[in-house]
Amino acid sequence: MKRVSIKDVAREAGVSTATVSYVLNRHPGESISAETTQRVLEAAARLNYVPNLNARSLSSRHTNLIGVLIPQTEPGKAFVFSNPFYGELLSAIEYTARENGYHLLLSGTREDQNYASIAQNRGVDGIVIVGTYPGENLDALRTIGVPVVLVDSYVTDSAFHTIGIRDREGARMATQYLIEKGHRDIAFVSGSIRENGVNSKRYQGYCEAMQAAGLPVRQDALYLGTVSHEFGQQAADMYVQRGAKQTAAFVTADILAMGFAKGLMERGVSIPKDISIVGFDDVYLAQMCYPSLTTVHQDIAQKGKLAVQCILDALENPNAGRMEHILPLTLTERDSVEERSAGEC
Amino acid sequence: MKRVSIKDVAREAGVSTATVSYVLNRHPGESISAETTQRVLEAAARLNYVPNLNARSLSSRHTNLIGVLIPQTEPGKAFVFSNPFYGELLSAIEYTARENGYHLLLSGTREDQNYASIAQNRGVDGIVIVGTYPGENLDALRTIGVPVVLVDSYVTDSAFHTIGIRDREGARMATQYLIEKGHRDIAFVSGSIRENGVNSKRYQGYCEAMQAAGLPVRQDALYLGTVSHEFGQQAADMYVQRGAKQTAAFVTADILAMGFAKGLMERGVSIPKDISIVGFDDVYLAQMCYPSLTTVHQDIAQKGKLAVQCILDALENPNAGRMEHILPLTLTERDSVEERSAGEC
DNA sequence: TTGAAAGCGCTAACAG
DNA sequence: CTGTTAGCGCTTTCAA
Repeated sequence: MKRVSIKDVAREAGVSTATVSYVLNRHPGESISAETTQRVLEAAARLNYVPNLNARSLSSRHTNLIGVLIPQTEPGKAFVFSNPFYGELLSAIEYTARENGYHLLLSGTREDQNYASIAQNRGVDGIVIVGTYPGENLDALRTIGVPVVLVDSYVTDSAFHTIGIRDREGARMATQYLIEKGHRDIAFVSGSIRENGVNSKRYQGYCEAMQAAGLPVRQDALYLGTVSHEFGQQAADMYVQRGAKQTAAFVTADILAMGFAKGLMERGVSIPKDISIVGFDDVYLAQMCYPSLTTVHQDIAQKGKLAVQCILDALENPNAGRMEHILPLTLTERDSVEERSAGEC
Repeated sequence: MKRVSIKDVAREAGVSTATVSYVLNRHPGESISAETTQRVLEAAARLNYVPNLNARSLSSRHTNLIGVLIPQTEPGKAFVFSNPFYGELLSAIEYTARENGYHLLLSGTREDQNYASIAQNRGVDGIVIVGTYPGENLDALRTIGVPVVLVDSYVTDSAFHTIGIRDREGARMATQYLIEKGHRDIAFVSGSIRENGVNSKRYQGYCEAMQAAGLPVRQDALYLGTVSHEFGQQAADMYVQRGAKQTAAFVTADILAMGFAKGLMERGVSIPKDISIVGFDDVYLAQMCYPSLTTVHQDIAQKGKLAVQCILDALENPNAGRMEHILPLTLTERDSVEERSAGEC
């Protein structure tokens, strides 16, 4: 049960602990005789030696640990992953990290915790933060001296790398598409709009497309709540209650779009016959639901992969400066949109 | 940029490092004068001190880290979380851990890696492993001296705690339900059946229910592949190709059931009119898809919560012996099943 | 090519 | 009530 340490290996092999450390790490340009190497390796194997990375990090100042902070979207809500977007992203992050010899330290975050301290506590080598807003307390992060990459955040700070998409253009693309399909009265369904948040950008894009087409942005076409399936259903309820007449909706998240669609269908509104829907994200669910969702596609896995690679690059090349990745967006057509000829209503 | 250590705090407060450590940890039954406590706390705050948990763990022999190992279901496939079951489970685990002052070390696992070494590397205080099979190399885990809890595994080893459900009975319940609804010819759609795996138990349950009703288990009613949405669609394709005549299907995972349903609907088979479907898990998707899924409900969040609590208990009470939690299963009726009167076919 | 020794930051006896 | 001190397991000068 007693952990075998480098000391035990050293004794077993009849060498010093330093030597063991040398052969185990084999820095370039170091030289240990083949024979000693052999002896040490055998001893380690015989003793079933497993290095203690915590101890290593204490002297080597790196942990091979990447901290992943995911916001607890709704305060008090345990379930961060009700939006599959996070699951998909995390998968990619984990996979890429592991392939490169890193492990993940995963933590949700409550508003009252500051991101920096958990990172410092554990001495992570890099940090991935998903979806923070400007104004959240990120200052401390700047000073802890490890690369930080912000995914889907409009915080602009020369200290942080970013991975993102053009939310505004994606939204414009989606809305435009609906307009091209002959829709004039288009709802905007979204999580709450917070300044410089992803949703506010998407709202801008929606407005731009409407205005460009000479269409009014009506207050009563806005359905704002939380990014959740539940709110999607509530929005559907409101739509029906109000006797709303929008023939299409741009919904800023697939999960929300699915809730909206479900709620509508349950109330006898048919999709896309009565109302067309375009979502955003293209989570894998979008093709699994019924009707499958026409949506703004982004490469979620790539996002996660890049986030990790960004950190690895920064680690390798500490003064390369800030990196900024913008991933492309496309529109994936499925079954939730129907063309509306001019006369119809 | 230089990290401030306990030493700096000690100097600033004019006390020894031990004292600082004492006030910071405040063990029960220790006593430090209010004044010193005050001084130390102020010094720490002034210096912006953040403890280094790695260093702490080196001397205290615990890390406040729980290792979570999730199988990479399909070899080479990056995307562990295509099954939302894992996302939901992980959410609960993360939340419970964090509420108790633990962080999560997350790692997927490839077949060739042994679970024990990563745990030892990082010195985690406990390990949660999701869905391993007997025969996978778990021996090393037995000897590393930290509590291990197996979630959804039929490995029986007195060294490991377990959290699970009665898969066989759940499957029996589902199949029986279909039989009660008047179905005689019932398909079994599932991931591959591996000895003592979850799916094999569910298969047993299916067989039992069929036999108890005097119904034959036909080879051609078995659709076996992987637990994925894709395979669900393939199974649907096979169903249609074969001109199969089953009027119902028990599908061993919701994600699979959704793929199956989608594939069928695309091929003009209507659900539940032409074929009824019962799933398993009750992931949140099950109520979001269309038609919503009648399924065997299990409390996934509770599973994750218990897994963590199990570890905490074991840590607190090291020789309390092996714990085994079996969570209840119920059948949740939604829209994917239709009664079939005797004469119909 | 190898070893001795000084830490990394913190905890935990043991003294005082 | 507080300080001294000896590690925890490992890396890394510096010498030999």
